Amino acid sequence: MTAATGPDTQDAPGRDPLSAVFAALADPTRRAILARLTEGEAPVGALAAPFAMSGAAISKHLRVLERAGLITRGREAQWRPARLDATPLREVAAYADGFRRFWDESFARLDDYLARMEDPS
Amino acid sequence: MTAATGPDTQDAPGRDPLSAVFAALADPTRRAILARLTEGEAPVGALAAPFAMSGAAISKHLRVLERAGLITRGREAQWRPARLDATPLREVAAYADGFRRFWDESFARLDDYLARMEDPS
DNA sequence: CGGTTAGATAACCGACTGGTTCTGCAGGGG
DNA sequence: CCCCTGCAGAACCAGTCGGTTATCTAACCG
Repeated sequence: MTAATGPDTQDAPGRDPLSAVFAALADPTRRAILARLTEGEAPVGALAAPFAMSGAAISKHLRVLERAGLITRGREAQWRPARLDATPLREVAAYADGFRRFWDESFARLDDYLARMEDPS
Repeated sequence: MTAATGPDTQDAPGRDPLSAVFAALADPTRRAILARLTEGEAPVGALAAPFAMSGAAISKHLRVLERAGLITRGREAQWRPARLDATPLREVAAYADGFRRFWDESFARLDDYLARMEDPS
């Protein structure tokens, strides 16, 4: 893919969407931001408060989340409230769910055993 | 930080387990390795074959996956087969599933609307 | 025993990350 | 009108990542 017919807006790290989502989730601060946004949209200041770090850092985190499609940004006077968009998480759930049959190790062994039973070649 | 009360086996990147799992999944090569391991355990060489990169790179990827608890390594003569352990993915699925009510944006708006209806304070 | 195969480890590299501070800018309030 | 608030962006820094090549050990094979 990436037929290169277009100007390729995202250059380096945004390879595929799933990777971007996983990478965005691989940070506790960003997951906490997402958790907070489940209670409703919030401006940067309100998001920065509980994290003991500069607002600029939160801005960066929000940009990562936005690039991953996990949040959308609004405009309300001089505030730019962030709003949760959990649709990418549906694909995350689907991905993880694809491994459901392997969650139980003994079940995986059983599966392997059955495969050998039916096709002993 | 890192209260240093214990010997802290993992230093830098292994902060919390969930972050380690998400970080491990945030790479298409590693996800492809996991996909391949669903067909059964495989030695490093077999895993390296389809990826056009050095075996050392695969070794590193496997170490990341192992640290995330997504694979276990065995010993069979001079081979060190990797075996899928999908139990961490159960937590990933649980995490994503926690956002199920927000997957549909309009449903989230409706939920917000209902909350305001029932508790107008 | 020596050679070959399978893989891990180390040293190194360029790129990206996560944080900082400082500057810039849009917009509301005295 | 000027300034103050709320945030974004740039420059910078240390640390990590993903990849390389080269070196090393472990185990089989003749």
